[in-house]
Amino acid sequence: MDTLVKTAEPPSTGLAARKKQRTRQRLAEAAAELFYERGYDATTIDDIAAAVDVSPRTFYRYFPTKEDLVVAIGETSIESFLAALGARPPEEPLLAAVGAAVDDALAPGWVDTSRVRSFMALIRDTPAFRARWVEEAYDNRHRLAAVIAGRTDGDPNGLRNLLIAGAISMAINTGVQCWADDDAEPGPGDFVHRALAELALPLLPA
Amino acid sequence: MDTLVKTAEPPSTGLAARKKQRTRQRLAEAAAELFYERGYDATTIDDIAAAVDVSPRTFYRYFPTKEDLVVAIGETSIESFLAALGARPPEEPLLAAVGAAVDDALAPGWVDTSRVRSFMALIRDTPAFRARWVEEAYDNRHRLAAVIAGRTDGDPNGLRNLLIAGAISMAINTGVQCWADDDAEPGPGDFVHRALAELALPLLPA
DNA sequence: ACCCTAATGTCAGTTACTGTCATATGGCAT
DNA sequence: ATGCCATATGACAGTAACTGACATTAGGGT
Repeated sequence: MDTLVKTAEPPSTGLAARKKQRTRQRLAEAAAELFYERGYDATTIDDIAAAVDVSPRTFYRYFPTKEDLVVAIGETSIESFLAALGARPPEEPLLAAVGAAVDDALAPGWVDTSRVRSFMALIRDTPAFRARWVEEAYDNRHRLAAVIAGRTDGDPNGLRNLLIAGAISMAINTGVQCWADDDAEPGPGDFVHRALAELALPLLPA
Repeated sequence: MDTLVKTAEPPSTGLAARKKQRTRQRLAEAAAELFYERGYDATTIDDIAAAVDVSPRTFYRYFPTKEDLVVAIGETSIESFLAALGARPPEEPLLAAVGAAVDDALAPGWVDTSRVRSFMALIRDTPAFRARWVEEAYDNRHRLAAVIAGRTDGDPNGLRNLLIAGAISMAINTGVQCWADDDAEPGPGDFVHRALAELALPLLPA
């Protein structure tokens, strides 16, 4: 009975832990719905909290700021892409693997295409979200660099892989953005592939 | 006497116009001082307005949000760099020209080195500023791409130049950030040159 | 000197966010 | 089952970022 000894960490598999995860997800989803309907500014924290039936104060125990909701809303897309890239055969050239991973992540069962479109439009029209999202992409370079390093046995923290990850991230982002602004295209695949193709040639032949 | 005809635009050279420019600059400088002293959160809009002796409401007639001050404070650095790059001889290879432009922009009379260090520290420690600044760099790719296109007679709006500009922007940013975090180094030159050198080889040999 | 446009000050109101304390709820040992 | 404890939640008050509306002032041309 070492009840006085530190409890270490509460097992994240408990009933309470799952309930917390669920509340967090419900908040993010309710927020997304309201943002898509009325827009960012017209949606108050009170609205979001009321939709999930928690107190506004509780909202801030899950998200540091209103802006940070954009991370929670968009994070499944990023997770899907990284998972898809990790699942590509290692012998595939990096460029082809990235392109295929984008397509895989948009296959049925992963991420809903129309939802991604709404999300990109929301980012485009919401300055606060745009800044936060670009920063998130900037930070996520490290995760992408780690996956890239895993394919080539390279250094996950090397400057080179970080720059490659940054270039890929920019290419994908630019491609998806172009697609979201174009009502005709069914999926972002074409745009992304075109942007990625530009990376095949050396960027800076000194 | 066509006083009824639209006044077109008030000449931006008038006395009032200069006074406005000056007020804007004084607000940005006062804000920078206060941020460096007390930090972002501990500085209120009222403080900044009081330091320049204008009403808080007037502040918002110059800057849409408190966060946007980071753009005004950092913009001289960007202008200096772009001007320096534009002044490099056209026959110089792009990579060398960018490296030299960074050094030029930090030469006496342009940008104060110790001030840049304070600025980078401020960005590092202020989430709201960090996001806004990364977005600003993201948007500024277009201006850099235009300068690059000017050196090579390329398309200023071409995807390729945009990606090159993005890669350069990232390399510089990464280099300067590393320098600001390192108390020993006198200037960011070394770090930036090292980061830029990584771009000489093809990033994605498909 | 006069007018007209635009910048500024004042003020009230909304909303994002935070500290604090009381309450409730799940996890765990008895 | 019962009681204890840590932790999540609710309630409330307070600060500060913004915004709209209106009165006042100050430039700049006639």
